[in-house]
Amino acid sequence: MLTELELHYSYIFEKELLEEISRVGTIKEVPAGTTIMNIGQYIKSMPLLIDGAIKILREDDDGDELLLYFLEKGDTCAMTMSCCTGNKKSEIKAVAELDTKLVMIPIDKMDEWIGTYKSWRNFVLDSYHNRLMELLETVDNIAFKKMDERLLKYLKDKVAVTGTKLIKSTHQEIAYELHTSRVVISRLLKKLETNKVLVLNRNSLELL
DNA sequence: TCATTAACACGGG
DNA sequence: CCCGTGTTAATGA
Repeated sequence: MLTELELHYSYIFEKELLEEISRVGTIKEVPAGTTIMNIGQYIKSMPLLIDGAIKILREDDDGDELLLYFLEKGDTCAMTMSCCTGNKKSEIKAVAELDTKLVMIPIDKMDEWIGTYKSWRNFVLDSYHNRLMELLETVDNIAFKKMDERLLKYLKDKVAVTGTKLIKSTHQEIAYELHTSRVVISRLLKKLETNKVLVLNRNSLELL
């Protein structure tokens, strides 16, 4: 496990911390599409992403979803950090976007390390900052941008996260994540296709 | 003006 | 047939 950790975290953490993580952490592998965390669940350990990607969603009372942001390798979940210290329930839903590999760290350790490792403390603070920035960006998108821009950003993010220009989603799935209707997505996608931005297929589409 | 909802036709698997 | 897709008409914000 140590070598996998070093691959993505050696620039951030000192050797002793990496070794300690590999001692107390456990590897968890989840296939794409798995719901890792649901709203209302209690959080018992903190994930560090080794490989893959996770999407973070907010859900309303009716079960309607809204994509907040993606987590990639080297990231961690800021919501977990704010929740687990107080043994609170999760406010968000996390779904594996790709096949994902995580290191799970017991929550009492993450508290302890804030005192003992400066690099850990910085990592935690940086993570908070990064998540907050991403959240602000999505708020901007929702508040100020039109659906066509939101859709384009969504597609570009998806391409960046998955590392392939082929997006395997139906119009309905995209509509759910952007919290709109399929009619709108179909229409906007069609417009993007005529503008030569992408190519439409059944069950998938490809950015150009 | 633009999103939503419902409804319908088309076509591929 | 079922599902994803494209399109339209009605309604509302």
